[in-house]
Amino acid sequence: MGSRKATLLEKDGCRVRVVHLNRVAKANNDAIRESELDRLAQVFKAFGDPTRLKIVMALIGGEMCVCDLSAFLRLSESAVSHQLRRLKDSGLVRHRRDGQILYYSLKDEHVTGLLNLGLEHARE
Amino acid sequence: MGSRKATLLEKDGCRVRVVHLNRVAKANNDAIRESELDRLAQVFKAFGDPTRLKIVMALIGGEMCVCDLSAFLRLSESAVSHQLRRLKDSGLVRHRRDGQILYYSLKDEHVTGLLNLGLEHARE
DNA sequence: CCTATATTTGAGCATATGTTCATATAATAC
DNA sequence: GTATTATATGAACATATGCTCAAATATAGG
Repeated sequence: MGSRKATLLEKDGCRVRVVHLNRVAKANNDAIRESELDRLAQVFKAFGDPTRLKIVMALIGGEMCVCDLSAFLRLSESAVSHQLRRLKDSGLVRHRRDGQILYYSLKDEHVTGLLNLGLEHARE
Repeated sequence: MGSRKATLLEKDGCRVRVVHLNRVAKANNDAIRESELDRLAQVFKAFGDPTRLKIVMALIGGEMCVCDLSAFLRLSESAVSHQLRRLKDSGLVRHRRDGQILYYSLKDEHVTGLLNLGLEHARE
């Protein structure tokens, strides 16, 4: 089955060196849609920064406002606001308004699950 | 308990606006070590790129060599090699050598778990 | 209305990232 | 030894990222 030393012919006429045609075919077959993949990458990327990670982990303990997070992170409120927007765009966080204050909180329990699984991996 | 409208005095003398002193204190108390946090961020960041994500998802189906991945991704072998190094540094991937060929595979089952959980979140 | 507070927004800038290209290893075959 | 194959590595470059600063909203209170 292992078709070794093959050469794949691309649509554009370029030849591509391939050792296992069947594995490449399987990978192509199993691949998810590009749009879904980009969305997934965006979610992981949102976790992929220490500042945002701190924000998200702090929010596990309950909702917090921008200036609370700013004090916790010892970072400007502007910087926190920028990061919160990114987390919001990635669907990890939401907010509710109470007067002048915006309270940010985690959007769902997947977020906590992802963090815990990530920690498990990081800790070994 | 909700100590609103407080002002935190920093070590450097700067005053920091805080709305909920208790929430900031809790966040500080619950925070994990900086080194552990950076490690965690690195793991998530490794997943946070479409190319690397494609590589990792392809490897769920079994080990593959660099030029297989290159053919699958339609990307130069050099670019693939660079990304594989990043995945290896982040502890997500390992390789074994068979003659001239290096076979890359996922390092543990945490990787698959993280991907599935991430997909669940991305899909809703 | 005006002022203060809480947050957002956009420009600017230094650093990080992802790719390509050329070159360097490493293993195999001759 | 040389040649070939499979991969790694480093420089270069364009783009993305994260922060700061200044200015813009948005809400509340006088």
